[in-house]
Parts: sequence; C-alpha cells; structure tokens
Amino acid sequence: MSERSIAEKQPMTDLERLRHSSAHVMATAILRLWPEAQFAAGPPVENGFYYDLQLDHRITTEDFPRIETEMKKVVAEDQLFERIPVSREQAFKLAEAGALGSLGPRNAPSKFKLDILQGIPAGEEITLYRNGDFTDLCAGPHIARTGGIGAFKLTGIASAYYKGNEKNPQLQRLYGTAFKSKAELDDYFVRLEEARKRDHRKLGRELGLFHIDEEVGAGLVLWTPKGAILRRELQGFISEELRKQGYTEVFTPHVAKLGLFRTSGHYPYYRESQFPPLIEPDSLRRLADEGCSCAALSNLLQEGEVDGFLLKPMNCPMHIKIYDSAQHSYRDLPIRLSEFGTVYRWEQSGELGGMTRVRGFTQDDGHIFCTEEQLAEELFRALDLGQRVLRALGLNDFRARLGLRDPDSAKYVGAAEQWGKAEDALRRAAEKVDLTFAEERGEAAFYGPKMDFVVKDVIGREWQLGTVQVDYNLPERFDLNYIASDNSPKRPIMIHRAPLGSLERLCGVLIEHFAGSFPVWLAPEQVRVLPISDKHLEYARKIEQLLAGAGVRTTVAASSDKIGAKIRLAQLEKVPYMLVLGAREEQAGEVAVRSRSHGDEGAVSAHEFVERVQKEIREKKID
RNA sequence: GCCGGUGUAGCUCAGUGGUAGAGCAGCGCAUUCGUAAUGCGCGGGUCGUCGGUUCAAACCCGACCACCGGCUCCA
Repeated sequence: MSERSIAEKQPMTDLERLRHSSAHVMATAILRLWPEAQFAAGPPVENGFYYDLQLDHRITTEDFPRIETEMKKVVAEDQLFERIPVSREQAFKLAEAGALGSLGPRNAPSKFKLDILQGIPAGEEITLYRNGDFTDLCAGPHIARTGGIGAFKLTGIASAYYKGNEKNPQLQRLYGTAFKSKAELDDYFVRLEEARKRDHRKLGRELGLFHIDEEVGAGLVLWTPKGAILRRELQGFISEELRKQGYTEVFTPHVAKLGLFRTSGHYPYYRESQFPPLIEPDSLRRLADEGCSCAALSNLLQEGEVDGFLLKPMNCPMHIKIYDSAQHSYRDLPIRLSEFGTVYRWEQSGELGGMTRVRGFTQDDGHIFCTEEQLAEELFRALDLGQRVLRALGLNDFRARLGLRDPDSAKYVGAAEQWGKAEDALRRAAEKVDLTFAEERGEAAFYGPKMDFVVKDVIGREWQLGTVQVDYNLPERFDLNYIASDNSPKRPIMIHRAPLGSLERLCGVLIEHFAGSFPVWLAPEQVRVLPISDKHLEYARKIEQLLAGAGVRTTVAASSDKIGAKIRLAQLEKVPYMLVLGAREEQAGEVAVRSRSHGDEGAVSAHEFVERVQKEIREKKID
C-alpha cells in the first residue's frame, strides 16, 4: 500500500485500517505460496481491499481456498503490526535486496516498491510495516495485531495496469473484503445478494422492459412495449419542464457529413470513440478500383481528401446549424433548442453493460445560445432544472462534480482565459442554486468545463446522468454570431445541457433505484383488474373501461387462475394497484383495492379509486 | 482494447467422453375459486458460433462472438 501514502488525504476509518491490514495479511499468505510475487499497491477500497501483484502463476478462484487457509494461519498467529521508520537509504537498500513487500531478501529487487520509493518526495518520512516475516513499504496505519481481523473472504481477481496507466505492465489485482466479525461479513454478502436482485439487467428482463440482442449488436438497446411506456413518460416529463423554461424543440438526423464533425472538432480527434465513417457508394467503388488499402482510406478520410458520413456522436453541431440557419438579434437571445437526440459512440467492448453503458443512446439534449450577460442566469436555470428533475424522480442521493480541465493535457481546446471565465460562471451558478459539488481535474469536456450529476448503481459504481457544460469554443469554430444592440456582430456563448443525460442510463438507474417497483406515473401497467372468477369478468371489463377512459394503464387478468395466483403474478410483475372484483364489489359498484406495497386496503367506490390514481399520477407521487 | 470467469429449453439451473434433464413459464383440457402458486396432459434444445482431437464431444483443445467482474477509456 503505497499509492495512498503519497496521496493520503483523510485518516483511515477503523474499518479501512482493518481492511488495509487484511491486504498485508493476504500478501503474507501469497508470499508463503509464491515467494517470488512482486507487490505494488494494496489499499482499502469501498467494500474491502485489494493488492496488486505480479506473478507468473495466474491466480484463479481455484487458488482462493489455499490463499484463505494461509491467511487464516497468519490471523491465528496473531502477529504484531510493527511500524518502522527508516531512512531513504535504508529503504532503497531493502528494496534493492527484494526485501520490501516480501518475507525477506530475495534475488530480485522489489521493483514496484523501488519505483514507489522514487516517487516519495525528499524529506517525507518513510515507514515500513512488519507483521511476522512480512515487511512492506507502507505509510500505514494498521490495526495492532493480525488477530484483530475478525472475518475475511477473497472476492475476486482482475487485472489492473500498474499505477492505472495503460503503458505500464498489467498486474493481477486480488480483491477481498474483511470485517470485525463473521456476522458482519455474512451480513455483507446477504446485502450484496439483495442488491443483485435489483440489478437492472436482471429486472429489465424479468419485467420485460428492454432487450439487447446479440444479432442487433452489443450495446444497442431495444425498447420493448413496457420499456417504451417508461421512456415516453420520462420524455413527457422533461418536455413539459423544458416548455416551461422557454425551450423550443427540434429534430435532427442520425447521420451527417464528416465535414460537419471536422468543423466541430469531433473528427478526427475522437475517432476512436466513434463508429467508423460511412462512405458514398461511388467513392467507395472508385477507391476499390484504385486498389486503395484500408490504411490509405483511413488516412484519406482523416486528411479530408475523401468525404463520408458519420453516425452522430453528439447533437450539438446540428443544433448549431439550426441556430446559424437564421440571423439572430440580441433581442432573440437566449435561444434554447432541445431534442431527444440519439447519438452513437464506439464504447470499448469491455465497457459495455446493460443500459448504463451502451453504444447508442438518447440524450435529453439541449443547447442554449446566449450573451455573456445572460450566461449566469442561464447556468443557474440549467443547474436548477438538473437538480429538480433528479429529485422529482426520487434520485435524491446524487453528487455534483465540477469537471475542470487538466492543464497538463493537450486534449482541450480554447483559450485559458475563456476556460477561467467558464469555470467561474459554473461555480457561481452552483452556489446560487445551493448545490454542493466537488471539483475534479481532467473531468471537463474537451470544449469546456462542466457540472455533472452523478449517481450510484446497486453495486456501487458511479454513473454520470445530467450535465451542464459551458462552451466558448464551438461558437468560435462555427463562426456563430448575433447582432448586438450597437449593430455589430457578436459571438454567442453556448451551454450544452442534458438534465437526465441518457434515457437508457437513466432507466437503468431508475430500475435499480425503485427495484422495479416504479411509482404509479411511471409504471408500464398501473392497475390490474383481478376478477375472482369468470362470472365477474364482465364487471372487470367495465372497470377496465372506466380506468382506461380516465387515462390509467390497465389490464384484466382474465385467466382461469385462482385469485391467489392472479395476485401473486401481479405482485411479481410489480403492478402498483390490483383491484379484486367479486360478487360483493359488483353489487356495490365498488372495487377492492390491493396495493403493491401495502396489501389489502379494502373496498372503495370505483369512482373514488379512479380519482385517487389520477391524483397520484398527476402529482408523480413516489411511495 | 486488456486480464480473469461464464455460455445447456423463454427463465433459473443439473448433466466430467457413450442416444440431452428438472422446476418455472408456454400450449391443451378440466376447475370458477375472496388477497402471493388448482390439477392432469402436451410441446419445446444445431448444448453461443466455427474448426480440431476421438470409433464417439454439451463435456477435451483452438479461434471467434456475447455476457459477468475488474482495468483502461468515457467529447
């Protein structure tokens, strides 16, 4: 564990300390089995710990029992964790001798420890930690003795690049988790199991919300009828909010000429993350006749000597063209264009998953063209909208992240002065809407800084949903202008914003958030009418008609199942309301209400129930 | 893209070289029932794809595809 010693920010919690010590115990165990293992970094992480190591033997899950057995021995030996401050020279000497991250001197130096040592600034204290024969370069802290580790388990093996850099060697990353007691460990796995039950990939299939088909392509989502209802409701919700905020809706095509994206800078700069260009049939034939190689074609495309079309990776260039299709007076600004725009990005195969990381997705996109003076107000409104829609959907547990550029990276465009202005404008707007945010370097868009709204999925992975981005750059590239009050042309500023981000990702997150039990307004099926027997089918149809007429999505369970089975099915399908109808209800003109979450609620008049459901839908009630 | 794992019926899974199985779902028939599973019967599989080893492959080997967990990436 050494990365952390360099970047140590907050003191470790007791649990982190225990897990960090578990990483050392795991390393000790591994060295007893494979003395030649080279260790890199082994920090505690959110749900446990890991240690990165290099070893010719590929560790698999079959090795876990052996490693765990060895770890148990180390815990049983109740070794003391000893903190040893050393001089730089001593540390280097030990690393050279292979004695760091090891059980003693070896014939090969502890190369990663050596590298880490070199990164420790002069003057900073260097400490070792020793438990039993195992000595490691480590800033600590640790628990007192190995016996303090109550319960642990290895949870996975993965690969990771040394220091997270693709250019560095790949190491084996062995994950584990540890707790003070066996009960807490067991509880953790129970919770994990619960979380997996709400995984949107599982629920999406069970509830018939979406389908991803191998033959259609990885990362390309098919929205089934039920999923389409969910999506349409979300789109309707956003459309209404945007209309209130003075947006106008536009439509644009899914492909455009490559030249458009050259002007915007998306091509060839980000071509690795785009579907490859489409080439006109005539050009393609001519090039083929000339015996043009793929490599040559790629170059010709890059240099702009052959034109083609691109599946759009972003909507902004097209919205810009709409803005630029007419002359604008300062009196017209701000102009706010919105579109549910579907974009296509070539995500790496290993990154695809469910609805949260896909290759084609629809953004609730929008672009605001405004003056310098209007920027603050427009940012304020965009951030306010972003927060409000997430809260309306019950996603209260989000965090905001201000993405700043990394001054050392070349991937950003535009003048430093404009970046500074844009960053300040975002900060001020965030303060005004009372949004707490964390600033992160290297998280900006290539054209400007952005404020992202980030949520977590059931297994703790973070996903960016909404975003608000300031852009001085694209207006420049497309030479946009408006006529100012002094009759001179002036450059507008652009704001890119998508309060929900991608509808696919949002739906994935929402499925997990609600565990499939959507609030009534979002539920694909809002009410299921359950006649006790065929005798009451006619009355059931009447109630269905009543509800359908009132705009409530309703079906009738007309099967010959017993009522218990009908209820069970409706519960499993997470329909918010069930209406049980038998002779009693039919005679009284009532419906016996059963809610998904509260069970039998007794009979009310059909009319009363309709009003109740309508109210919940209208108010977007979350139960 | 990289490392590791997985891929058998619509779903969940069993099947370690000798003619593919269960439960649920589906279909048919019977049942007409009061708040989480009525009974009986029937159909359903190029065992991810392609190639190899073998007298014989779901099973062993290789490549590819997809998915899962990470890493890198994420305009």
